[in-house]
Amino acid sequence: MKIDPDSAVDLSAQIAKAIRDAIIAGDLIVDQRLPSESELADHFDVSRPTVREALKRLAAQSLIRTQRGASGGAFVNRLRFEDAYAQQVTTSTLLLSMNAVSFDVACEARYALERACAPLSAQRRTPDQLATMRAEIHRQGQPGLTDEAFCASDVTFHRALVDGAGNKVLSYQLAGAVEAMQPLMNMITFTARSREEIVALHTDIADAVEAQDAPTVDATLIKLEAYTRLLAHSVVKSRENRAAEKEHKTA
Amino acid sequence: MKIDPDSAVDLSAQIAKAIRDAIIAGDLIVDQRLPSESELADHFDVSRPTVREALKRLAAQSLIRTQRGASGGAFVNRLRFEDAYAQQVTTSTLLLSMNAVSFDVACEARYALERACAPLSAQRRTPDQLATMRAEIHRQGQPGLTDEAFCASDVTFHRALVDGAGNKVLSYQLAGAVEAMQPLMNMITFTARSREEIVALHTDIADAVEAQDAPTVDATLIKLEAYTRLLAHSVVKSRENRAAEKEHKTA
DNA sequence: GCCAGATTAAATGTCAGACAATAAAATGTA
DNA sequence: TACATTTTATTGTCTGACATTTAATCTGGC
Repeated sequence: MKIDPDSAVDLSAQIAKAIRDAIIAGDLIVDQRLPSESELADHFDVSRPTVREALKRLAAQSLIRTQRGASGGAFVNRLRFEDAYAQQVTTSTLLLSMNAVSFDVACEARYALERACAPLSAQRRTPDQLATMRAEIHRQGQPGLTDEAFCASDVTFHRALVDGAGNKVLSYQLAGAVEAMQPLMNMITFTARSREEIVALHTDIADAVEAQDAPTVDATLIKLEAYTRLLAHSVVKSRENRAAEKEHKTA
Repeated sequence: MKIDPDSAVDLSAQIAKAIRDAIIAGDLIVDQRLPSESELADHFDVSRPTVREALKRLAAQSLIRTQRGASGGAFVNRLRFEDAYAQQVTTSTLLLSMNAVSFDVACEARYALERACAPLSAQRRTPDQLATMRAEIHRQGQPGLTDEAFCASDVTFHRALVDGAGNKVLSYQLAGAVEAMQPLMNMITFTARSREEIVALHTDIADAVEAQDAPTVDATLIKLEAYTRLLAHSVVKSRENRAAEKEHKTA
């Protein structure tokens, strides 16, 4: 592991990269202890604060964990699904909010991915996941629910559907797509009528999953996607109308 | 933005979280300049190195960028698809290598996701993407290609298929799944016969995509998944046999 | 010999102050 | 005005120190 002190790149970034590469290459294995900060500083011929900045970079990616005290130090972290999952949700959320991704594009991606695991869910769903779906449907039918709570319940429902596929890798990959949509969904105001419609579609999905009827799950997801996009468009349209009216008044 | 100096959590972690939350909440917008390190140190009542550690954490997640010199400082970064993409590949790769994810589970996830965007690809593929697919197929047919180069070409081929869907969000989400598989695929040794088979299937896929024949793309991907898993199993089996023989000899 | 408590040592966490490097802005000059 | 120079604000890095935490070790009494 070596770095170039003359490079324009930060030393701490170079050191972080060197260690990260060593982890990816398998030279450092899970739970192995890194040399102490002082030793690393000597090795790379930099000061301790510089080494610390590098270690913090790695800690931010959950690649290492640190422990204080004697026999403490930095250890290669076993990257857990939950950690990776949390990071992915954050990244996906920011990606959507910062890049002018249209609702349609995000929605298309989300439902395409969800439909990918629908057949597996129909095949493998557990009673537990079915119960979650039913519970969320019930919640969504409650009057007086805020739009935000409705969206949150929607996410939980879809998470259950995704987890039903019983494939951790799939769940992880889809987590970002489903959860990152929530802020966008929160922009929609749901009328009693539209909630009713969504609950009906959710019920159809839950029924089909319970009956292990994959084609119906798929078809209903297509309907749900179409309806969601319809709702979003009407929201955009009514906003434009309001803006136009305002324009008219001031003119 | 406040922190708790008595908390057991690192101050730098707390500061990073406070700033990260501000970005996610939209209190800090893209390209906005953060206060200087000294000002942040004053604000949080900590030293500059502590602030710097916090900023490095955020930099590791591509949430901020820094610039030296007068009117320099830390700026909220517009998270680009390429940055997010690179991070996701790293995370996914480590996740698979550290968590004893079976080849079958990873493979199932990958092909489920890929099939999710196959219909869109068949509909929207550009001449450019078709050309990439053809070029990679040609490369895969070349004798003397190392197994690693074959796998790399395989990844490029599938990336082209995914990108064909013309949905950046979808491409981003699938990047991890496809690329993270590469190290696992590299464990397979491809015989001339199996390469021939794969090239044939790839050709079928390219043909079907060109003909905008979504069902055939889907069917061929299913075949390819089955064949890939068959190959992986035979590799595992032959290894077990070798191990058993060795056992027998020493016994 | 064994256990409880005190001590020690090693490591990370934090601080203070300094200097170097950089790049933009302000200033001076032809 | 155009260009060179100086100033200044900011990040990058270093040194050295102290605080805090925790495991290992030592010590004394039973």
